[in-house]
Amino acid sequence: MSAADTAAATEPVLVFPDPAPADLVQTLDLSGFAWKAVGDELGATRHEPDSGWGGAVVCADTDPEGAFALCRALRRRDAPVAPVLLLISGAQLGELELREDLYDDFCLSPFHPRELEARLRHQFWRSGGGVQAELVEYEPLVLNLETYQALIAGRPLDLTYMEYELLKFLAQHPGKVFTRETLLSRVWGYEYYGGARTVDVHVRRLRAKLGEEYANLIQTVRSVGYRFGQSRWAG
Amino acid sequence: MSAADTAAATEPVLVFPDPAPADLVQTLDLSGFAWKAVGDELGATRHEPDSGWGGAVVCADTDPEGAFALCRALRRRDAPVAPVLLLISGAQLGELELREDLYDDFCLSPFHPRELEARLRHQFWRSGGGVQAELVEYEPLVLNLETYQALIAGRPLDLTYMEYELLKFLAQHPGKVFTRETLLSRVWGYEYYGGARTVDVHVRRLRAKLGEEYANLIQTVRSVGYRFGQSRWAG
DNA sequence: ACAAATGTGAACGCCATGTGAACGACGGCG
DNA sequence: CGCCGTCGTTCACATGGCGTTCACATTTGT
Repeated sequence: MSAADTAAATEPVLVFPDPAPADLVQTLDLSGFAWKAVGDELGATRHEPDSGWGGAVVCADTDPEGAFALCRALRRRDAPVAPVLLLISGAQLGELELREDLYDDFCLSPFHPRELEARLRHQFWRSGGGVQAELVEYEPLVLNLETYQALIAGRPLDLTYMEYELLKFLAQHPGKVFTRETLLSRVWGYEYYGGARTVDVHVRRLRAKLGEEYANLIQTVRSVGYRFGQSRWAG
Repeated sequence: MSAADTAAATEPVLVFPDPAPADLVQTLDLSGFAWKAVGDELGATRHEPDSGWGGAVVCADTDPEGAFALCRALRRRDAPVAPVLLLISGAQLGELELREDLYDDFCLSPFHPRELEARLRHQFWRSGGGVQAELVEYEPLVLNLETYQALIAGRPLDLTYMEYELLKFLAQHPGKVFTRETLLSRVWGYEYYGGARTVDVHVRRLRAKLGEEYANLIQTVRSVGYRFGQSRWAG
């Protein structure tokens, strides 16, 4: 665990895992980024600078599950970590599917040092210049990912944590059908072990809070799972 | 200049230069993206679809100056082209500096096809969720495998699970004849033990839902089984 | 014309889902 | 320290959709 002395305008970058891979360390140091390695979510909060993390570089080729779990945790914080850059091997490209929300950019490993540097620079440029209110919008539904608030047809929804996460995931992939097992692994977490009926109950409560008029935003596809919204082509 | 035949939910993607590199063409086609190659800004406006470009993939390793000029032009338009993906060689990484505003993401060339596909998917997801869906198409019939929805001549079909699975399997092998036993093992499952007449009933209900006009999409081959669509050697 | 194969209508019965309620973990508060 | 409210999870029960089956009608091939 160490930090580059080169003065950087940004806050230190979170690096996973701990200890960080040698080539990653070298590139970060040469590029003048301050960084700190952490091993898990606990370390991420424990070693967080007072002014928050400046970003994150998560290396997923040694411990994929831990890496994705950390990404999920970083995004769920009160102050989400700004740019999350994923470092994966070519064989893991398939794992990115349905995890679009977990990262801002990725880089294949082994990487060209200057490529990683260019990606970091670009991501920091984007997050510094463009202040984009992170919203998920689908017709009458609006989710504000920063404030954890939800609006249905302008009316505020009072959602619990899990309800919000489930609705967020579904609304981010409108029209697509998910099995209960998929929802459990993507929303609850990879290592979740529990009954699939839990999903049903959360769907029921979401429908109730959406109100009679919008309850059908979440449709059940019998013997498959659930789907949010209409398909893009249905008319 | 050409376009992928796979129907995509998104608008066609602008590709530079014209003609487009062979490996890029192959990846775009395999990934199911519709695209059009243009040689300059003039071509970009001239060949623009009515609903605008769905994005852009700009290859900069042959004509860097023309590529960056096009990027700048695309961003200056009244309706800026949504995700701009830059394709550059490793030696050109330095050129990216001070051009952060010209692109949304980049990919090193020569590229891993699946990396380019993943980047395109991620960028399209960020810009509004328009991703190309897995489709099974046969003339008037379209099956969306992600949403579990079916269209016949533009009209939505309300199918049950087994009906959908059976139709999907048949439509995936148009023209081929399957015995009831084969269908039972491939659609219902290997260990299935039940009457073969079950297939008949499902075929009947499918025909009914397809409507009088399209009922003959599923043809019965006497004393053999069923076939979807026209036979390959029939006139 | 006869038998085999397939279409047709209806009924049965299981299982996936909806529904209500309770349990237990966790955190705040007096 | 103990009470209480919240929230995620789980269980038991109800129900209705849907897959399956059967009996009978119709068609097809020889």
